[in-house]
Amino acid sequence: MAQKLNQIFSALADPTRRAILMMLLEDDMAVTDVAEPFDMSLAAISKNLIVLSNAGLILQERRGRVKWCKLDAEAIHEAFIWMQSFGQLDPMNLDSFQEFLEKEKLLNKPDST
Amino acid sequence: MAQKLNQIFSALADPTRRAILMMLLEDDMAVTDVAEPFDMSLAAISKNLIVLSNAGLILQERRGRVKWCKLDAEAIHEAFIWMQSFGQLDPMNLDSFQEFLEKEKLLNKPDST
DNA sequence: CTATTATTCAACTATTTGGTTGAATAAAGT
DNA sequence: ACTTTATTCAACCAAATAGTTGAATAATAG
Repeated sequence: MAQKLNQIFSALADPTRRAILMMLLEDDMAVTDVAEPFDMSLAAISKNLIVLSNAGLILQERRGRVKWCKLDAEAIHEAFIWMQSFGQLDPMNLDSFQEFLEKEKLLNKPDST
Repeated sequence: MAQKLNQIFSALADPTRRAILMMLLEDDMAVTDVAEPFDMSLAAISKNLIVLSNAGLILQERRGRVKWCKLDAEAIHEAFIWMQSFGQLDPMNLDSFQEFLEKEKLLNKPDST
């Protein structure tokens, strides 16, 4: 668990990896497509994707010669959980965050199984 | 901003530092007291405290020869903000987290200036 | 003034991180 | 079969991290 948090937070500590997560919000992508906007070798991106995958932030599925990357926000959720247990959020402004959640729930309202 | 997030997340990526934050939830502490439960030199703890301080997670105030450490959850808040902008939280279960926030607000309800 | 306590500094070390390059593998396309 | 495309591997490198120790600084106590 502690180990998992180490992986999650250190995965999030890198701006390239955060940017990748943002890109994957838009759509699932192949490794090559993820790499395209970055001024960095493909191999470097490939490694960063593995870091994200080990942290549980993305899933990678190989189909043919293409490896598809998609978000898996499970780990983000775990980070939230930790932050909850930390601090009881006491010193923070809960209200603004809660307002955000309200809005999100309205916007995203899925078929809430 | 990106730089700040790097600092915050990498500060949180270390279990010693997360443990320190948990300790500081209980009470403000002097550096020596923070160090006490750890099997690690005072200098190492001192360094970790500086990392936390640079990330904006704690404040350190020198009074006499003692340096007091206290939480400053501002940076935690920033991390939350990032996580909001990330993903619209879509894939996560918002409800359980929101319930938590409700409870917290009731419990902590300060003199809300 | 001297000793003690609290904290940091400086120099050093081992490990990890985040990148590079060129070769290797693997699946398609022609 | 040959070529191209997608991805990773392996070896390497520079910089950052996280710890160590012993000395230095600074405030308080006697």
